[in-house]
Amino acid sequence: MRGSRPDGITIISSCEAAFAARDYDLESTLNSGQSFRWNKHGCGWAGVTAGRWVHLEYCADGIIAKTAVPQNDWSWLANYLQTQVNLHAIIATFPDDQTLQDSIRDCRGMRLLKQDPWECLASFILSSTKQIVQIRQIVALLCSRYGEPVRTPHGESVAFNFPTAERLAALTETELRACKMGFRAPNLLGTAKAVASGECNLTQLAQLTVEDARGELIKLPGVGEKIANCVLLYAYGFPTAFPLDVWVIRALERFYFRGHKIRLERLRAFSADHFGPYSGYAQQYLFHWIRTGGKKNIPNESKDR
DNA sequence: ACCCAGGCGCTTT
DNA sequence: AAAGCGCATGGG
Repeated sequence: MRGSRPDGITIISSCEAAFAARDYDLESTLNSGQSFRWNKHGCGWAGVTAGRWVHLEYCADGIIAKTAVPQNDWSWLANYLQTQVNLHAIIATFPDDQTLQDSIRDCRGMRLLKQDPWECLASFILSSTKQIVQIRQIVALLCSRYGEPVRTPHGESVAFNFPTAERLAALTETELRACKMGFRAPNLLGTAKAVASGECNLTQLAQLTVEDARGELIKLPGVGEKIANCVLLYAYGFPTAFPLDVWVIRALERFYFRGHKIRLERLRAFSADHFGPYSGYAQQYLFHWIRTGGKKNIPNESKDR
């Protein structure tokens, strides 16, 4: 093992590095609906990000990463995993309410990733009225058909990059529909064309305020408030972007409004006001809690809503 | 056989 | 302004 550096990355070998990260839960981070490209692999997870096949495994107080191709610089992965982010400091800004504390306890160590804007945008266009397992299937099919193959270690199955906007923009709606995405096909195609043509500049959005960036994203076909907020949170890292999907709405109504049906506009105002400067992070814990551990607190749908 | 899924966009009231 | 409804497809 060679020297450890201030960025917390320790080079182990040409294709292997360790990232210091206390309290990092790979399971809930990689497999809870923010990214759709990771698969369980041995004791860890395998996936493709930043054009590279990677295997990740948590051990002791860090993450061991292995690639198929030698790496000189691992910053692409530190950025994706956000290993340098102080999770404890973020959680310390949360309001001291029982629901949030319970949800944090349920999946301690869950992080928000910093994803590629195009992959994130395209994936969430495909997410509407789909279960997470199905989104994963569609994305996998799309990548295997139209993504570039990436190098994998000997003996591993082939892996693919997420197809570029240019590649998808050149397809027909019929070809996209063949990837099982149904009525989402024209939306993905239209957005791919807007991005490929430069009509929408995803790189530039990072320089805007969260409100302005949201306004730009919503212009794209198939992108409303919810999907825009997913992209703002998961790809651009705007910490107050707060995706209000059916599950989070359910959680907010259940735990903060005694099960009453609440208008979307009021839920937006509440979440912006209540959860603080990292409300998007809080949202992720609530989402996970209501869908998994929180289930036992919701024996059945209340009948008064 | 049903019901619903990390919504959006258009139509009706 | 707010509520209703169709949109493809597949898993439980």
